[in-house]
Amino acid sequence: MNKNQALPWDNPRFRNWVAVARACQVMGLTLARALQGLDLKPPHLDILANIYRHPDISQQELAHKLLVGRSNLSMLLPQLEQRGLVARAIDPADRRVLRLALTPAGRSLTEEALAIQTAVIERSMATASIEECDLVGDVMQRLIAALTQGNDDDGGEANQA
Amino acid sequence: MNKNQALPWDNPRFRNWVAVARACQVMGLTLARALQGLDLKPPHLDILANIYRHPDISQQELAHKLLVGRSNLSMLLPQLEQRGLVARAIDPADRRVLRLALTPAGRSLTEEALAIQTAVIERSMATASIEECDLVGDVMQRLIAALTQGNDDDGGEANQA
DNA sequence: TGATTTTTGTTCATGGTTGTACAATCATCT
DNA sequence: AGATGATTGTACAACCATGAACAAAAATCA
Repeated sequence: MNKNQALPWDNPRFRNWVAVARACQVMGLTLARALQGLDLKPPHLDILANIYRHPDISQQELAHKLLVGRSNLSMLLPQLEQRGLVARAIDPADRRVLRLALTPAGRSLTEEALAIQTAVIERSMATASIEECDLVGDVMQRLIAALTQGNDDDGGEANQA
Repeated sequence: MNKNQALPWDNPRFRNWVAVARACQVMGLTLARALQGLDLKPPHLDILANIYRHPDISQQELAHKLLVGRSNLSMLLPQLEQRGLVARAIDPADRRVLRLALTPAGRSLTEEALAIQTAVIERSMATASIEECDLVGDVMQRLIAALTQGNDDDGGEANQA
């Protein structure tokens, strides 16, 4: 009954998506190794980079952007706070929310880490032209749109791997 | 000193890679939800699909392909074995290695799960032409090659997200 | 053969992530 | 105002994944 059945790997979209997933995996491992000199892990950089781009963001909004649960940030942020990288301040307008900002040390470390990540990405994508990169990004954006519209949550805006 | 410094997000390769990473993330979440009816999680499907493609693979080889540690499989495989999906047999030629195979139930469930995954992928990549998909896959293959050659481990061959 | 080293899989302790239940604050409605 | 419900962040328990230490088997070599 499945002797003459086409394998998923014969499907072009399936086969190429497998390559995408694998690329993400090795990029994640490479980035983790590249960051360990700064005593940072990819989730930490995810957080720092988003606060860098969006100062005074709330934990809720940050969790939404990063596509993780609120409890995750409740575990991670106190660590970054005690390292003197992130400052959390109660929003006077709504005393439930904590607004996040980078300390000078946090900003400096984030810039270092982003430089490392950019270098890794540029090295690994060096053989692809800008046009090819843009096409890849465009396909991915459409993929994200297709997956997030049909399902539950609306679009977040995660930034890191 | 960093007032007129270019942000990483202005870098085309960086910006487009962020889209790739995010696409992987939402795809992973979508796949997890699509599989929960079969009581499978993405790591389980990773394992089953690889045994499906490479019968009589050893745990060591499987861990290498999946880019995970051996201990990971030592934790997961007994579960799949007790569910009657996977059979582990000692290799007579080398009694250290356990060769993995799918039971009929395992093969059937794997085909079901792969059909679900293929459907999710096809739906999400529907707006991309085959040529675009192939180009994306090609860029990813080169990225993997660039990252795996310079670093330690040689090329694995993971298959799932 | 006997000793040493390598390989394969397991066990265990550790850390990371998630979902659930909860306290505090705010919004809404009567 | 007062009651009800919704939202934000936290605490905790459960689950997953990882790396190091370990036992069994095999390969290497004297």
